[in-house]
Amino acid sequence: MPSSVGLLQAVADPVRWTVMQSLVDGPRCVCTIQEQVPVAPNLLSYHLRVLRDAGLVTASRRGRWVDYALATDAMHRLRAALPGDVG
Amino acid sequence: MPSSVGLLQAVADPVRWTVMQSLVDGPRCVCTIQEQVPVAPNLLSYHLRVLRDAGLVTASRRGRWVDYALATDAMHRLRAALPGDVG
DNA sequence: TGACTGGTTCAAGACTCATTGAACTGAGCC
DNA sequence: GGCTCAGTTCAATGAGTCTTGAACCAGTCA
Repeated sequence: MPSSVGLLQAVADPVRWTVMQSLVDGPRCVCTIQEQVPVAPNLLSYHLRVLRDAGLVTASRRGRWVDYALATDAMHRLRAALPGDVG
Repeated sequence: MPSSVGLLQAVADPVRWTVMQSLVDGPRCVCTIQEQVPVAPNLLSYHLRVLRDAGLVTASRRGRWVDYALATDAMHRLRAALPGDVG
């Protein structure tokens, strides 16, 4: 359970911000995310791990593929992490 | 006019997050901010400049002192900078 | 089994950015 | 003018983080 600043740091990166943006519409396979975020596979995996460690996304294997989805309350927690918001 | 990611990067730092938090209650002199953010004066000045460059705060000299205040719409722009929020 | 695809992990290099210390500006006061 | 106070700017260091390349795991299919 990262701090408010930790949460914001996780999303304050071009790659990770775009990943989050594409997950807003629903869960996506890594290969689908990669179409919208043109970076090396291992680099994308690194950034996904940062988001996972922050508790903002969750991963689940589906056969050969891995689906990522926004964690429940991810958006609410992000909004609450901004300065000026209570709690 | 920084991008969404740029805005979030500006606030995704412990010092700058605390500064923003203390400015929510109203404008403050640098010396007052320093009481809540115990860092070296020049370091605080550096972080204030980052916030200024991001357009999140504004500075105005009052005699020997400098007052900082949240920019108008700073909070709204921050919320809009989160992924998942429209434009 | 072997080969292939989809993702991850690891170690190392490149780079950004926070931090430090010293020098500087601007305003008020003697 | 000279001094002090409040902040800023500058150059240089150091720590952290992004990126890269290679090696590795899991699952499918022949």
